[in-house]
Amino acid sequence: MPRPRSFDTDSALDAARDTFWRLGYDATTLTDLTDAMGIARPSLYNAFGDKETLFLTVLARYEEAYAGMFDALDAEPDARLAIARHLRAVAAGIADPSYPGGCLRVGHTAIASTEEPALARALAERQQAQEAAFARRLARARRDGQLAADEDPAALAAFFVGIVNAMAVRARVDPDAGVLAGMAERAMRAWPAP
Amino acid sequence: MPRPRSFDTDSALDAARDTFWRLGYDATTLTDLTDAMGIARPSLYNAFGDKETLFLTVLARYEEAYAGMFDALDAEPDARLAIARHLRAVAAGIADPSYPGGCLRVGHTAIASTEEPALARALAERQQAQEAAFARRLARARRDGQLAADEDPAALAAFFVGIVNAMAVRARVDPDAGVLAGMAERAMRAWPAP
DNA sequence: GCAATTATGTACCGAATGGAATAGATCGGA
DNA sequence: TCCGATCTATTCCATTCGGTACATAATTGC
Repeated sequence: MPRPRSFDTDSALDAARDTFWRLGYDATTLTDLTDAMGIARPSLYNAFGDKETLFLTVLARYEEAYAGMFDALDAEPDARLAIARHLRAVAAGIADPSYPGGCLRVGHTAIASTEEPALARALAERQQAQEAAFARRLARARRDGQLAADEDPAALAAFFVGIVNAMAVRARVDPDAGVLAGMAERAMRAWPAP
Repeated sequence: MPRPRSFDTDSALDAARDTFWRLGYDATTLTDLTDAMGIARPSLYNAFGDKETLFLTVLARYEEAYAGMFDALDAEPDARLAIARHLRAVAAGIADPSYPGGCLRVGHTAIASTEEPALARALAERQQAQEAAFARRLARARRDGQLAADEDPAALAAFFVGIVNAMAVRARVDPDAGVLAGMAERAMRAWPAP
């Protein structure tokens, strides 16, 4: 039997997440990470692989934490209400001062480069997955008669995910909960007239 | 009288802009820059200062290039039409395949860190300046009776600038002109009912 | 207690980084 | 023609980067 870990994996990943989130992937050094995680470099490498692999792990875990919000999107029968609640929840979450400003995913997506293909692909996939989840929900709403037949679920999905992204960018500069909530409410005015 | 420059300043700054835009500030090395600009390192340093100063110059020049769009915002008397045109122009511009994807400003703003205060401040100021320009235009629209008295120009401005930012994030992943145009049109549905 | 296995800490590696020192090149004016 | 001034190119520098050997520590099954 092996020697057990002297650190808590979840805590270490939380620390890595906040470091990447605060500084951005490229500006984050292994020293930044090991300092924040409280472990030595070989332990990091042994437990999480190289910097890129660690980031991908952190990103997957970050997104996983918000899976419940997408479950809620499907659980609420009224699509308009479901999306309004989703946007309000995102606005409140992004304004939470206990995290670095903005959004780990959106921040990196907005400047992701094809020179780092694994990162760019992972980030693009998550953007597309969010739009797909919204599009599915909106297609269902159309079948349920909550949306006119000539509405395009994919186009609406791009718009609403765009609002989420917009709140993330805005919050990086000024995490004002009131402004973010206003953006969410304003976006719901674009909901198609019944 | 000094020896004249052997390179064109504007072309060099264009090359620097595209390099920062494509790779992001932190991932861009001086070698990336000098290769793209076609000049040696001391020439870069002599003409543009260090990497941070060069980026600030590039950013200011980038934003200056879009000053005309804000003039047009003020020139059109109908605020709704002015903003709709602005968003359409942004959608078309961001989809232009002759530039790197997304937006130099938004991409960096979304992940800007306070560890690089000069950059973060410059980026934040430009975000705020854009919102202020929109807010001024919307306040004028309210005075002109084009907007209800209980509408908040600042909140509306955050929303519309948010749409611009959202298009920039979306385009970094997939610069689809049709989707971007759809986001712009959809956003205009949130214009307050008269 | 011993062996097998994994984690940790120190110390280090080559490569790449941003930046600068120095010397030579190129110009208009005196 | 030579001077002062600025630009350019080669070369180098100290630091930091991401990543790794290697020896040692800690655990459990036997």
